[in-house]
Amino acid sequence: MGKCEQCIIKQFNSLKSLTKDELMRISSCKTSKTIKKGEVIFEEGDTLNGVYCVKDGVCKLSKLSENGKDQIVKMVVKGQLLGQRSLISNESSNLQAVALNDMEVCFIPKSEIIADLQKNPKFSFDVLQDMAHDLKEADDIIVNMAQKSVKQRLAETLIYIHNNFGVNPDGTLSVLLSREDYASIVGTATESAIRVLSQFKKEGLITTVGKFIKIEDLNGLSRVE
Amino acid sequence: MGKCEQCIIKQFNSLKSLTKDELMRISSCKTSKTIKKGEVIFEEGDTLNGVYCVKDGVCKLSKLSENGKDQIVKMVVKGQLLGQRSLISNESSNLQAVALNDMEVCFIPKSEIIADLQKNPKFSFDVLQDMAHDLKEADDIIVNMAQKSVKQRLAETLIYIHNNFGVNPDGTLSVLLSREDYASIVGTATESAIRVLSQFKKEGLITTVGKFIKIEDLNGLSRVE
DNA sequence: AATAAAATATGATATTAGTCATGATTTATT
DNA sequence: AATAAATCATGACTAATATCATATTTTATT
Repeated sequence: MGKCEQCIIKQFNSLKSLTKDELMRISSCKTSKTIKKGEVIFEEGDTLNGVYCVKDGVCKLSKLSENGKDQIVKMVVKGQLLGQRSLISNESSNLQAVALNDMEVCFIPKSEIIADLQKNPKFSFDVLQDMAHDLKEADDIIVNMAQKSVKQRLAETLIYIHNNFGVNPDGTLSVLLSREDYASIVGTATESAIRVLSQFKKEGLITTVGKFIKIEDLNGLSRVE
Repeated sequence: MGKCEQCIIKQFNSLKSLTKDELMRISSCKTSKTIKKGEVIFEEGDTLNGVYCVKDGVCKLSKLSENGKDQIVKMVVKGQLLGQRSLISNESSNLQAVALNDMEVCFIPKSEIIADLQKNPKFSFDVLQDMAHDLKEADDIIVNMAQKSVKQRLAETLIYIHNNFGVNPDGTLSVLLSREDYASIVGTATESAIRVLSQFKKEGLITTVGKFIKIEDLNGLSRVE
């Protein structure tokens, strides 16, 4: 099993602020896991006994609305932590986490994280900055949901995925989402998401290869109204 | 000028975790301000040089959407802190803050807060918990925006204000919002907000006394579809 | 008190997005 | 390879909400 001290992934998240000692202690109590595409990492309401450090893959965080539809609130990729919020609030999770492709994660027990938060102000400040960033992103999503059309939201989602999660060698978006997932990010009906994607295709903004989507006109997409 | 050590307001926010020493230092460098209803506390893009501790009154935090409409993202009341997020991210504010009624606030300089965050793990953890709570609320708003109707969102807003900000002796909501503000919370056109309120009135769910709104049937409101 | 300005209210109409139905593809399973 | 199941796609129709127009009422200003 890999050692946290030497793991390059931690550079991308708050774990980088831990001391060598703290990292060694975490290394000795963490467990590595492989998670298959589609697998549920945790459910809404689950009590989390630690955080996950995502070494590879992507997952979606969603919440079930009262009308029975899932709303994707955030996507977590390689390098990020998963589950900090519930841990810090000492509450059960308000979100469900499902793997969007095969994942490699390390599970770090709660006790270790909490101890480090209380001892190491640098780590704690780093987690705080992470959370502040998430909160800002959430604010932006609220405004978009409230004020923009489905078309605009879907265009922005494509751009976001393109910019943040990258593309395959052939230029298609590397994170493969179903049309239902897109609908669930944008907050619309699956049929509406499909329709809008079809329209983008007709307008030459994107092309599709099976389920894969390739952005052909980033500028055009960003100007969608 | 009041002393932070003796101020009861701090019980309601993370400042309660500061030591007597830290509070005395803050007390000596803070400034008290009175802010009139409608006054802008800070603008989107402003660099904040500290946080505000709200001693009295309520303000709205909003963000200007690209279509020119303001979206209210959160309301901050007596007892809460204002401006922590930007301070922690070390970024300019992503939101505008406007007083909804006359306010009493204390302004605490950035340097002091940052120093305390770095020295006092208890304080830092407390701020972290606050932020985690805000993030959870933001998640809920995203889901509501995406999945619920204007009618449902407005009903929930009324209930939220009723439960969190209280009522006047005559039972009307103590926070007085314009119809435009309601629209801006719910994310709809002002006319739509007005229409829905009229409908609630016809259905006996609320009554209005001028601008004031009184919830007559809390149960009914929570069952709106 | 008179006037102007702003906020509230409501109708008519247009636009957006949701729902239901149905068919075509793609993917998984036997 | 054949079948079943899931996903994607599109049409027809409906419901929700936005927009524009115009009163009415309330609040601010002279």
